Amino acid sequence: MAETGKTISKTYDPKLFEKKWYQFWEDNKLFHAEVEEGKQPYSIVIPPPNVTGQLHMGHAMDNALQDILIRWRRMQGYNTLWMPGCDHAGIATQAKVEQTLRAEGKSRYDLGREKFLERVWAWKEQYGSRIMSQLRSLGSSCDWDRERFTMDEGCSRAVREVFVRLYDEGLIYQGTRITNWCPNCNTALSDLEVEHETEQGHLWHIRYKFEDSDEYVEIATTRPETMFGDTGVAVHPDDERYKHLVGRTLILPVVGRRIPLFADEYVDPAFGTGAVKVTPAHDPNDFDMGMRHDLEQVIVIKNDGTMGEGAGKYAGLDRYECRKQLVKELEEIGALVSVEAHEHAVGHCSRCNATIEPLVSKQWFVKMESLAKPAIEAVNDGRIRFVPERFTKIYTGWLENIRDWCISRQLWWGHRIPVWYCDDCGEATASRDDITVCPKCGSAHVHQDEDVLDTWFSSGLWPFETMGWPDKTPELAQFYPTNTLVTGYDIIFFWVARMVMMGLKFGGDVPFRHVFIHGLVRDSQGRKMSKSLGNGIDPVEVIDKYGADTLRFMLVTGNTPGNDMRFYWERVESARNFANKLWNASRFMMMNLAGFDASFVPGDKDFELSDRWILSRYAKTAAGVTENLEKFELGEAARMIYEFIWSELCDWYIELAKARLYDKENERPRRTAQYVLGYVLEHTLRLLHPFMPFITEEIWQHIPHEGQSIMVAPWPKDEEKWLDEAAEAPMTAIMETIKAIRNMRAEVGAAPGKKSEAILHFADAGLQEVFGAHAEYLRVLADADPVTLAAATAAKPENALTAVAGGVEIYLPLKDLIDIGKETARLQKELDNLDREIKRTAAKLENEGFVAKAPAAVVEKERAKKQEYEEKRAALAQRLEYLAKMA
RNA sequence: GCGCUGUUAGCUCAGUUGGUUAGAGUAUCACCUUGACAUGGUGGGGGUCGCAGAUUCGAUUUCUGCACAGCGCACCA
Repeated sequence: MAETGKTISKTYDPKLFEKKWYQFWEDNKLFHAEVEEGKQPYSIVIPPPNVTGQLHMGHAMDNALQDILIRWRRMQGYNTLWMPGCDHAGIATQAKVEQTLRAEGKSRYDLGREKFLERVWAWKEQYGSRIMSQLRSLGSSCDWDRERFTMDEGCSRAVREVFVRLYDEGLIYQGTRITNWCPNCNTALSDLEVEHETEQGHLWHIRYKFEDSDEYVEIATTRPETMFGDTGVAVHPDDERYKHLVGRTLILPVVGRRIPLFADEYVDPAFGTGAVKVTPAHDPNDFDMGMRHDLEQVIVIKNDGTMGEGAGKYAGLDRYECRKQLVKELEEIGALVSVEAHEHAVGHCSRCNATIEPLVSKQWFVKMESLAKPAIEAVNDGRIRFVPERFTKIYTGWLENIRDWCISRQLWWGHRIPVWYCDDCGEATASRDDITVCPKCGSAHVHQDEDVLDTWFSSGLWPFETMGWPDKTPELAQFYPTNTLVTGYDIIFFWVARMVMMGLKFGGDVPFRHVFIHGLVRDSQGRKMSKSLGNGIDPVEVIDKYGADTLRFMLVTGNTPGNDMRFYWERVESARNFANKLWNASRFMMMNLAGFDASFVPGDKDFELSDRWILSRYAKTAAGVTENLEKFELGEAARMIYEFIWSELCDWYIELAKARLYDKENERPRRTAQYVLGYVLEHTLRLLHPFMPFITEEIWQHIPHEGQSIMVAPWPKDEEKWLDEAAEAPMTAIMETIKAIRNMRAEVGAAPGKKSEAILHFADAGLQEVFGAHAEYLRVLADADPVTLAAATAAKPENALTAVAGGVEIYLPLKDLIDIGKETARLQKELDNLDREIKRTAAKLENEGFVAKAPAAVVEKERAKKQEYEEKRAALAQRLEYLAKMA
């Protein structure tokens, strides 16, 4: 046992101990998990933050939640593993490094691939550890010995293994298709990386003349510049306006190309003019129609967003400049019919916000259908559960309509696609190991695919690649599937769904049992925190100013799972105040440990009412906290501890224990109070530890305890032995009486601390006896002295303030302070309230339907309520009568 | 267009199978520096639970519709 009775600083100052305890935990390997056969595992893999990132509020919340779960399960005795690591974040990291190059006036092409990658690795070494150390300052109990990186050797091996297996199965294929292209990042993107925003645009109506007459067809388009690539005009086959014209040939204005007018079901006759220009090379729908009708693909926009050769004199112009000039020309030649305002969705690059261009290019894709099916089933049959459940639908909805995943990126930073091409025979080979000789023709002229994989390809393997897969490791055997995945709703598709698919396909099982989804941390106005808005709050700043415990507590309380939260400094302060309250309550105990004897255990007779009450309240709290943690209601669990510590332990028990603790004469009562306070505080600290690891450790080490660290102290269970309704009921009556007396005294302005008599009348003799034994409680907490007790049948005191609470009639003979007018008004108001309630309960009880159909217990409750109100009312009415006589 | 979420005190939010006079934090008002804590204590004021229906003995809670706010998905040129 550590030294006891040592005091701590007067106010809570987390700077004095947070670093110290983290170091202590880490030095003692308390975060580390070894595989232990037969021990129940509990594991979480961290959502790997980007290497170049730094901790933001979202990370802080995400990791606080994970740490709470991990610490709680660890205390429960599970073999817990929290796997940490970070993500290479291909496009994001590359963009960052290119930005530093630009500052030097260079581009990645100036350096060349190899040199550029050296730069990125150097960057990774420099910044990669920053966020990990920030996670430490938050208190995250990750197993740092196992830290991983998505591009480390093991992960890279897993990536190649998965790629080759999918390739061999035909689930990865290469195709020339229309894909989302970011002209700014210069790479293809998956559908998920495109964000659609509705924009105010225009609908240009243009007439295309027939080759052999002066008739024309009017088309409508939002992107006139693509007309250089038009190879047809489509109408709906049933459209009476155009039916007779199908099959004829049109002349593309400006360009002069002959293009067919054809019919296709895709066309919506109700939109625009019912005739649509078809540009197979630059629109996904037109691409499909082009395939159906065997149209030529004419590429007119280049990868960098400028117009290509096909645009004639506009070649070389940016596509928007071209649009401007082209529209003018169309107008001049009389081809432009009209322009109307039109709102439409435009795709933007999620990284750089540039407008996405659908371009035809050769990319690698993963066939998703067969992978998605088992992933849907795993959720439908309950092998994976989303918390809150509503996210299930979002997940399955996406998977049910999934399209093939474009996994190749025209970047350099990432896992290079493990496919080699033979320069001589053209053979493409996917391989786990680098290839130097073509396996088909033996040629040594081979080269690897230039592209890298989408970052999420490797993140999708995270739960098993970090545990040694493809080898059959003991870690995989013990910790896979993991138990809980904690993440924000914003990456359900990007990450969660892909992990499930990959986990089922390669890990042999679901990657996790529960997906615990949380919301975003927003600013005080409800806006997303962002760099560009400059409204982000740096969690490191909050930790510096208020401590990690405060930040954690604030982040997990005051909202419900899956919902967004607003950040307010007031809420941070509120959490800090709670820490300070706990700090001082603990300090109080440390100051009152004189003569503490760890071997002293009170007998039943030693416990007084307040002891039995607080122990019973504690037992309920312990059970409630555990129950809420099991339901992932972490905020509710934290709130219960807060309530218990502040409103019960501090407000009532500590105040009532003071008499015994200060009394040096009577050792046994003092030791009993020490025992109870010690027991309750020490156990409550354990309940709070997952939420506020630092302050609980600091206090715990200063009070009587057993063991090395609170983080491995057993989680409280089987505390029902303390439940004591026979103590709670009278204690509650006493508390209500005290509140009523305080209330009356405050209203008449009685001087605090100045004792005054209280006369109490009881209908229940048992209750009267308990009050008699604990008159001291009323003296200490309500300044009631002397306390006079009598049966309800006794004559009522005259000239006194009156209230009825908890089955007790209360009279305060504060002669000098009573203002008859005010007192009458006060009582009248209370009486009116009661009348209203009596009327309500009476109406209920007179309702035959209620009496007949409501559960007996509810009816009984209602009767008791009515009776209570009536008794209360009678006492007040009597009192009012008396006051009326006085006036 | 489809879907999801929210609408409860001035502000931010709880309210767990329908049933105490709907709660907390914060703000606000009054009083109090008493030997854990003024980052505190005590007491007070403040809400027709978005609107309209339905089910029910009974609805903040279940259902339907509507309004407003936010978000997600979506190939309508």
